[in-house]
Amino acid sequence: MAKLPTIKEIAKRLHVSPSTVSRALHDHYSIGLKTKTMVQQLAKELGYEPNQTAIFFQQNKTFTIGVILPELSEAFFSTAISGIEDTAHKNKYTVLLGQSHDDEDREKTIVETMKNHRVDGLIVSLAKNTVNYAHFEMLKKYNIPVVFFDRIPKLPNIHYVACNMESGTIQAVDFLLAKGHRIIGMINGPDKLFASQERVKGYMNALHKKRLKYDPNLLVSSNLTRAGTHAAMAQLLSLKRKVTAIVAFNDYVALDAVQYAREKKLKINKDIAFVSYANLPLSNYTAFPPLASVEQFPYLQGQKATETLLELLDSKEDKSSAYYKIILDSQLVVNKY
Amino acid sequence: MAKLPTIKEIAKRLHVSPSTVSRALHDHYSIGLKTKTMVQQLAKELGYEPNQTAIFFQQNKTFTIGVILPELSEAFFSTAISGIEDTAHKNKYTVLLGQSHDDEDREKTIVETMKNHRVDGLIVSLAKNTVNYAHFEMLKKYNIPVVFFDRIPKLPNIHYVACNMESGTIQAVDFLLAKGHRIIGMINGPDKLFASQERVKGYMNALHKKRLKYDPNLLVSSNLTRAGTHAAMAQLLSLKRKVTAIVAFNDYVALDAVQYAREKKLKINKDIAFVSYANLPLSNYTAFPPLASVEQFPYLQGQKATETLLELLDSKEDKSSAYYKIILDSQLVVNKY
DNA sequence: CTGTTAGCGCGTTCAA
DNA sequence: TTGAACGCGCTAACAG
Repeated sequence: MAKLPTIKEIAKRLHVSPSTVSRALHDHYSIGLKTKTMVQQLAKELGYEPNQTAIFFQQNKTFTIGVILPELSEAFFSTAISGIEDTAHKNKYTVLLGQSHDDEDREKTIVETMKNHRVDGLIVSLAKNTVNYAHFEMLKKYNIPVVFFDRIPKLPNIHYVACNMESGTIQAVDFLLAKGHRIIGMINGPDKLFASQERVKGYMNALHKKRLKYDPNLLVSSNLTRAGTHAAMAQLLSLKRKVTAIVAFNDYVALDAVQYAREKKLKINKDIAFVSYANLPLSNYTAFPPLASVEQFPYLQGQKATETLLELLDSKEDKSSAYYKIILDSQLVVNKY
Repeated sequence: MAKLPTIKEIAKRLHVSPSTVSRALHDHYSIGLKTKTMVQQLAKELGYEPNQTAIFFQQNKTFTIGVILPELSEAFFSTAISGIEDTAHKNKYTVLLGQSHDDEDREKTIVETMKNHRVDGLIVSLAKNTVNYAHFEMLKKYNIPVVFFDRIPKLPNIHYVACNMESGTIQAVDFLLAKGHRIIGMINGPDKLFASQERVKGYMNALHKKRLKYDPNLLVSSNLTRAGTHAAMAQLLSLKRKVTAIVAFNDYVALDAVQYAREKKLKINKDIAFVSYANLPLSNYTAFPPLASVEQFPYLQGQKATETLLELLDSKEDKSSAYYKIILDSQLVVNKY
């Protein structure tokens, strides 16, 4: 309960001026050794600690970065935030957290809150249904830089970190081809998703490289519900050409697809093999994990995004109209067992 | 880049005093309608927004609560923080995040950081190996209340929210007994863990209620590694009395145990059934999920913890030496399918 | 109804 | 080597 000591307090006790105390505590060169030690001594005794809120206020800088994510219970994001938080922490920054729960309005109010709290910068992964970006563009006026990652707005002048799905997809198809599969299906996500388009590109690309022709029937899409995935599976399994391997849009899709296949009495990894994109942790716990997963490095993305933001913050007012676009390559990881 | 307008600025333009502006913006009763509307009008035009850091500083209150968790990639904690964040958000508070990664030193520095940032209060789930609580007790001097949840220090005068494992364990054993099982094993965690002790109590209690006698051989413990769990399974399966059901310390243990059982050619849910404590999301994805899970309500715990903290913050300086101890009852949830 | 003054705690001129 | 004075933006006590 005892009030925390302030610089003034120390000054009074020592019969010196507050500025002397301030300087002494900062090891300012122009302070006599005696006074300096005297001040530092008493400061320690009293347990003096600078009032950060005063400093934030006065310096107009909070050493705080705001992080807005859709959903922390998604493994992808909870891993990503570890990367963010660790990097921030390492650089003496602090993380203000907000979840949009994939709701644009909520996202808006969070941006507002963060702006009010005077965060130095923002790291954002968009809510699924955000179509209006005004609440982000407005931040320019306040000179609050934003780095997006993973879910990125379609805007020209932004900083972002993302992971290219095409490379991983190529690797995935290559992997299946190497295993001898020739009829490889793909259960993609909704067509309009950029992530879906990248997957298609990778798929085609891999086939093309091997001079295999592309059969549009092998490309189906799911609305990402279980039912949607089951429907997609039904479509694939009804083809005359027998599909022996499937690239699934993500782990959820893969698990639903596996479930469907098992219901149809197909032997997983014998009659049909799966490859997926990692967003669940326990491939090694589930009985029939995908043979391999395309890894998107969420921790690394978080880390890169934070480093980028910190760079932006350091290069004071640089107004350099350069925009960071960091694109990692996804990578296939073959599951053991 | 244009400097944000301040109260002073508005005052100057309108040839009134800053305090008038301040009051007008706050709808103070003593301000004339004309001036009030005039001020509010210009404020809107100029896009005035109060500088929170100034207010924080002046009010000595930040509307920020610090949250320290071991690991966000644990589903339990990422769900918990949703409860925390949602509740905080609802009450105009903001969440400052820190992960200890189960490291006591890191935990300490985070506490320090949060104190410096002048959080109004703290919500903490302890790092696994934290044995020294000085960094938390010190907070009393700074008048920063702490509410612990789930992982709680052994200290007398603290606020906390926890979940009682005994009730859920009783329900779990009851459930198995009702299914006809008589030889029910338990793979517990390390003996010294409070959580383990509660589980044992529940186990014994359930048997006792049904006047069944307790066989100590049925109670084994795992160090929570896969190997440890396999060893525990080996021990249980080597017994002369054939174990037909097992209560596993948590989902990880359950999955490892299931894996072991399958290796030994046991039919899951036929030869042997499992019940577990929920800490993984996708029981319904894994091929052989536990029949039922003891739910610990992480979201609710986070919510309760936050509500408790906010209450503490509201009851200004109440110094009421009452300590909140909120204990939820865990509850068995039978998995569909 | 409105203006003046003061002060939150700190860093930073400018002067001595 | 030190001190006095000022200002960051805002609220509040005190006058009028």
